Amino acid sequence: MTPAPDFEQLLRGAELRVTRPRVAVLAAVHAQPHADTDALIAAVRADTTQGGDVSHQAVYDVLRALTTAGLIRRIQPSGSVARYETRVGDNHHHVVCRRCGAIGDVDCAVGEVPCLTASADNGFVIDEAEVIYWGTCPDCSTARL
Amino acid sequence: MTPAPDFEQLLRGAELRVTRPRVAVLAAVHAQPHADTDALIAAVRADTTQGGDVSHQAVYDVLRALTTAGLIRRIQPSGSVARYETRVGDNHHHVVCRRCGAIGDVDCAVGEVPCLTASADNGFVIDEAEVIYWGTCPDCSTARL
DNA sequence: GCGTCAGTCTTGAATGATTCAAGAAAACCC
DNA sequence: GGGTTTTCTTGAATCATTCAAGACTGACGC
Repeated sequence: MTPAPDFEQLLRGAELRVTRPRVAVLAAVHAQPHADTDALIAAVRADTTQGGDVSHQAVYDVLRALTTAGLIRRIQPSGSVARYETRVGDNHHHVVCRRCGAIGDVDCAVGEVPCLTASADNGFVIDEAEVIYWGTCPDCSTARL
Repeated sequence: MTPAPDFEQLLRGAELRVTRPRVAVLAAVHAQPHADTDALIAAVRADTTQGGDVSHQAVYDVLRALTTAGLIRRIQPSGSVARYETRVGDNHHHVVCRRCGAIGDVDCAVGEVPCLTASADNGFVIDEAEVIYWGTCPDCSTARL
């Protein structure tokens, strides 16, 4: 795991107020990539560096604020709840296990900005390409039924 | 739009029982690509070729059965409800408007099976690559605020 | 340090897509 | 046509996420 950055600086840099819930959520997302909201709420509440009671509503608010600010990225494969990660701006993608829902990071196979130019864009102005690889994770492959 | 195929044959070919709700749902998905479940329920109920009362539960069941059988494909961009389409097996992708949620089809830019080989697959056995292009549709681009 | 203001958090309830359950009905096979 | 299995109907439940109203607190200027 990359060393924990200065979350407070990150927040200030994004012109966001620095509050305990925000620092805690940011730290939780950084510590547990691909965690869902429930796990993040639990992590924030277990964070001893602060009071320990943060409403789930605040976590939702913070996650949305951070996502909008571009500090975290929201991913939501079909059939899964929303998950968040702090790796942003490096154009990586995800593999999702069809069986257990596990998520892994995958660096782009093609190059810097893969597939970002669609052959026929229907007039859409495309600003991002999101790739999800569907498959089976090692554990589920081994435990093949 | 491609001419309506023989839905009954399709069902039989997939080893699924042929029932009115199934034919109606399959026809509805074919007639309205990228429709959500609500729209499909409405379309099925408006289908005069049958009684007219199909429970939403049946539609959900049928959609799942058809998806499992590979006759239709389920797509669900983040923040959107589930949508379905009959184009399967041709490896095309989608553009989604960030503002209004409109979905368009995009043929693969790279070739037959684009990006399907991830650079580092973490041991995952990948069987499908799903690409979603995020951007702004022509209408929303024009009506830029 | 202190007051002010706007943005945030808390509490509590509501929304809405999707799923679960149990029994009735229909399709397929012979 | 009869029997069996799958599928459909009805009705209720679940659960992530959002909405709303008021209390709180961080940031900034004096």
